[in-house]
Amino acid sequence: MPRAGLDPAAVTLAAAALADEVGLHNVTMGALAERLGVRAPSLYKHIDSQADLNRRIALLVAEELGDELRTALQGRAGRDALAAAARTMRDYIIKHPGRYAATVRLGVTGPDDPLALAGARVLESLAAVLSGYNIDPADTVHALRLLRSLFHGFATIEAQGGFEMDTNVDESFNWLIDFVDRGLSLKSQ
Amino acid sequence: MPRAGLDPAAVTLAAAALADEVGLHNVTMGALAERLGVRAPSLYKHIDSQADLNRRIALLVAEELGDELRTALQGRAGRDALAAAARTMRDYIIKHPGRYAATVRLGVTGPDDPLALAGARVLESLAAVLSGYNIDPADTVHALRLLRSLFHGFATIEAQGGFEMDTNVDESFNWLIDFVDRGLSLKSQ
DNA sequence: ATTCCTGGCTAACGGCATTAGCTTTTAGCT
DNA sequence: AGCTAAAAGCTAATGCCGTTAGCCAGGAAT
Repeated sequence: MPRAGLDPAAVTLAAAALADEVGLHNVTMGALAERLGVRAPSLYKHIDSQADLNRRIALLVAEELGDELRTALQGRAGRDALAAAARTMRDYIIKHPGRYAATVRLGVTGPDDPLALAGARVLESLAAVLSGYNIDPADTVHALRLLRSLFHGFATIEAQGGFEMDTNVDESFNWLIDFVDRGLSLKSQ
Repeated sequence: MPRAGLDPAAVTLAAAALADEVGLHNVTMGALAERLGVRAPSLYKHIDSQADLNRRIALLVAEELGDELRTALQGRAGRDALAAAARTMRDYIIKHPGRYAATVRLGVTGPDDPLALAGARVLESLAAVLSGYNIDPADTVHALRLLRSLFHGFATIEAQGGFEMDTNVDESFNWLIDFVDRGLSLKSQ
């Protein structure tokens, strides 16, 4: 029998894809192994544990999100950049709810943790959005937390089907971008 | 031997307390039973399954949060009400991270679902905050979603220890309330 | 060709949620 | 007070899951 030719990256990618399909909590070692044409214990040749796998998925998400943000923000500034960043994050979370869920509830070990570094690069992109707004440097960290909380909150509630009412969610999203843009523009005067 | 005298409410309350102490994912049937002085299978005389238990915890949270919001919003309007609502939600989630986690990832079955009803009462409180702002009725649902996304996002990120930087989180929180207050005031003109 | 690491396998363990079926307590009725 | 029956506890057992131990083959390097 030929070998499966797996490595940690392939396992992580398959797990992320499976999570998007069936939900992160249904990504069992058995199901993942079956999808990879392998038995469950074999996975431990590539990953340490399920917690390690979650961590790797979270790292993948941070890298993917960072890449998409950097791409989307090229040549944009101000309201345009804000809208692009918001849309990019929202689309990503809606498209990849399973892998995004892996980013919740994990502790960062140290400042040189690759996960912390990848997360920092995402934050840098959000900071770049803010740089188009002329904000008091003392307030930048607050504005950053605003964007992060809002994007994360909105997308997770939407991904879990939390917006019950029939009013169009897209419309709310655009209204929200407007609201933040206006507020940040005010602050800069 | 005397009986333990349990009922669904007592089991739910104990589970919620345990979740706050050890995290929701560590609320195992065995651990919960031990805390109640009972064996694990006995719990099934009061609840249907672990999923049912999660649902009951979520319902408890919606009721508790709704009560606290209504209390906190008595006699307040405008910016004062906004700040009170934000603080109430944040304090609750920080104080009860385990039970709050139970509100994530659950499907509402129908419009007469008690969970949906309790959730609607929470939303009513947030709507009451907005009523002090003179907002265009067509925009109310958007503003509601803004508050919900922001409060939920901020509190969950904070509860999971996500704000790494050393800048004071309280300060960011107050800045954020200011930001929303200003924005909503603008809209009302 | 031999050696040896790598990546697969089977078998097994402990923990978990859950079900089946038994026993005992206790509330309600006469 | 005593009887009955439902409610609430128990033990035993099942099946899934994560994980570990230990074995075996395949392919690369000498």
